[in-house]
Amino acid sequence: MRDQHASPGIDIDQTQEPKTLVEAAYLRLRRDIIEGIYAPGEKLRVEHLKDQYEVGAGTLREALLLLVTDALVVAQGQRGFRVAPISIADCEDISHTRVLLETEALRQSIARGDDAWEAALVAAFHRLTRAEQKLCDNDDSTTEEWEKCNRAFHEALIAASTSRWIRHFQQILYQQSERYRRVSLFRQPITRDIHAEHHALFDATLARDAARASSILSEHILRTLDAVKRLPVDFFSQRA
Amino acid sequence: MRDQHASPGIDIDQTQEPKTLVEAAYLRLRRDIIEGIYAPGEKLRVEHLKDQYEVGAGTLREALLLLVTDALVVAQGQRGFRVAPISIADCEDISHTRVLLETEALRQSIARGDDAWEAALVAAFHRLTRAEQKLCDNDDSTTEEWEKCNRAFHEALIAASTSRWIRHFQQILYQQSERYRRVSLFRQPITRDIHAEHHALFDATLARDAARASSILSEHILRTLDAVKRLPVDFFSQRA
DNA sequence: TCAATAATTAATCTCGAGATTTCAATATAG
DNA sequence: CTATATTGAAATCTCGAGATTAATTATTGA
Repeated sequence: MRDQHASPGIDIDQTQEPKTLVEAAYLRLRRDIIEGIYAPGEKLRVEHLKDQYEVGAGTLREALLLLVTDALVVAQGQRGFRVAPISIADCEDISHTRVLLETEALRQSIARGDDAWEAALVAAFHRLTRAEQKLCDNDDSTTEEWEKCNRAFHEALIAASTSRWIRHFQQILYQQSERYRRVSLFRQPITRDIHAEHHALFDATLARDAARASSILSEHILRTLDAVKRLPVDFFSQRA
Repeated sequence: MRDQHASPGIDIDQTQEPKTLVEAAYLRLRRDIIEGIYAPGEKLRVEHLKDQYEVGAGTLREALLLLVTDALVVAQGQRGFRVAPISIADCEDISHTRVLLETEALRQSIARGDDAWEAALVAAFHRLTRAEQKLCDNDDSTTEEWEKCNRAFHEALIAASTSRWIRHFQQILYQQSERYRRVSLFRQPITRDIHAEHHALFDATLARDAARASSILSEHILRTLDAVKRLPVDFFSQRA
């Protein structure tokens, strides 16, 4: 159901098809939660969802349990499941912790990254550039494509890090921040020049300038936080 | 089944009794894995374990899924569950990541901790001191008691941290390091003066000396890593 | 003797139904 | 009118059996 490799390597193998109904339901549910189809704090009733996703009750429960690992769902004994709530305080926490982890991982990558890492990073940046060019033209359809490229780029940056655990935690936090990024982009499309930030980050990393790269990455992450802070406060009212 | 509070607050409420069979099986299984009753890498067969723990197969599967969240169990689709493997490289990773997270959290605690935090810390240190005094006399029976006090002390240190996420990740890593600490303590009981380290850490923290406290905490964590490194290499051979 | 294939065994994955608990609406007393 | 208690419905938790898949052993051919 999940990749066995290494203690913190509890990531689903995204490339190949889901091998089990639990995994399939997990992937669909995760996408729907991140996309906001189920509101933060909303109750997730197994009886209704099992029909929605066309699986048995036990299967759906297991998918929900898998989402607890990602902290996208919270479970209480005898009181079922809920979508994990969101708040400005949580977004601040996520952003600052991401800065701590990703800058450290980036320093490790820059120190120990080999040619293969550089090549993969160049490829990821190229794909991201293309996606961001398309993003200027169309609006909706390519957003999901850009999200994948953005994620791949950030992962490629720290791929040469020596710490599996940091990368594991980074993936969880990145996924969390994706929820906030969506509501932020929806309300105030894009004001800043994200591609310029990515380009500067890419250049500094390839130049092996750890200090500058870390600094740019920090500001890059915190700028997204600022965008969320500018949202109206009632945006974070949770649904029962 | 789990405490609902906050996104990363996916920790079981340890204080009160388990409210569900899944939670009870989870707690028992977790203890048995950390204590090494099931060897790292060992296959966990649901059919056998359901009799051992006297629950249904589905219930035990859910408990296993919960342990995936703690990275104590790894799951592969259609190929069942295994105890997460251990290795020297993994222990190094855990230790260094703990240093990164716990020193940051400790700095936050020292900066923002109030009187209540200080009081709780003093209490935790007192209990730890008592447990370590008992540890000098007896050997086996009080080890588990000491583990609880040690954990409580480390959590009390960072309890005033502003970051729920760091505390969440710290709990996972601490639990992981507990597995290594057990095998380490079993082979070479205690050579260094752990209590002196705890005392110095406690004093520096109460003195609000963030730099010194972080430094002591770093060395404290890395010393445990050194003990694991001194173990014979064949200790990490995994069982099929 | 070794490799490849086929049959057997075992374990996992999946589903539906029953027991227990929680939640909500209604009724009743102060 | 408010607060408490009661009743009913909904949802969760749990279990056992059947279907699907992986691992093991045995067999056959080179």
